[in-house]
Amino acid sequence: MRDLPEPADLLDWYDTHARKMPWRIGPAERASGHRPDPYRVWLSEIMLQQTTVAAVKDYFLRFTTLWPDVHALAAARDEDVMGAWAGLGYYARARNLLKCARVISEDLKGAFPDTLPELLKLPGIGPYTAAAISAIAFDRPETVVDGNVERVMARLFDEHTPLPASKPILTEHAARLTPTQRPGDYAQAVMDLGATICTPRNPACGICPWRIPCKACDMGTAAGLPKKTPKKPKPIRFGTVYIARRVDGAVLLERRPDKGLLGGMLGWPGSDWSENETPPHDTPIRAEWKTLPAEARHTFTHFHLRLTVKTALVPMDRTARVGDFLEQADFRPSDLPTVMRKAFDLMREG
DNA sequence: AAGACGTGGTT
DNA sequence: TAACCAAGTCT
Repeated sequence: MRDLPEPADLLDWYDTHARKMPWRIGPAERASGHRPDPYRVWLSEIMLQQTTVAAVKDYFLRFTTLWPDVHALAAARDEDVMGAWAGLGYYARARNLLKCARVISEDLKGAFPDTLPELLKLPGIGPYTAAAISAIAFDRPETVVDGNVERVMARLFDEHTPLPASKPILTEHAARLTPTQRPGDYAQAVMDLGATICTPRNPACGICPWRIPCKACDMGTAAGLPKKTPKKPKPIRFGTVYIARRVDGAVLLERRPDKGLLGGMLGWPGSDWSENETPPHDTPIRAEWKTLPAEARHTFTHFHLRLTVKTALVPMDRTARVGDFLEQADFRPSDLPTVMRKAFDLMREG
């Protein structure tokens, strides 16, 4: 009969191997009963959704410098927050981040809820993030289940049912293991284990603190778990964007509608994007358009995009049919979502 | 409830 | 290089 994994063994490992991150507090501080700032926990967890730690770090530092607390963020201008988020992806997160900040600042007087039901009411906070905030910021014994935890549980218990069907089973395993002692540290420890040792490929079972009780390690099946139902192939879509530069250096941009792809972000005016061919469309302003020799290629979650980029230099007095001119001094390419920045970079090169 | 929703790094 | 993957949420 195999022993169940011991949370204490994982916590011991965490005490010596925890990675330093800007949103974490040090072990000494933790030992003296301090908790991390809920605002920073919340912000980091939203940024970390489907996003790597490495990609988040600089954004987190920028956000906390610009907006040190939830009131500052709530008071920010939408376009400043969307611009600061540009490049991180999943832009609904940024829109919900602002909505959530304003609810907490105005309705809750700046106090983050500490319970699951209250947290789940807030925009952008789902089951994972609610548990993470409750556990990490308030040290409550909630169970976090992210991709790391799913993988660790699938291996610990050698679960071969493919995701997402197996999610309830894996969640149940995870809940059974969650300790009442140091639940916040434990939550981060399981995720750190998944990120550094129990990795998707080439798991380092030899140095794993849970090697002994791990059923998949025992069976030699760890590398192939968790199983996942195969994904659908991505279709290719085609479209055209128009980069108009006025003689004074201003550029023609539009603010995309809040719903849908790249919602709330700046972008070059252009056609819709569809499979097989670029849909019929009008140019955003009358000009002598030149087509760049290369197309901008970009891959989204569910399709590949090939963008034809057309450019023109337009005189001062010409009126745009779509979008607004942004003065050169107010235009930062870093405010653009990556696909739009790619189109811009293509123009600079060509 | 299955699909929409970004991006960059790794293999 | 194409596919896979990352601390998910919303509709």
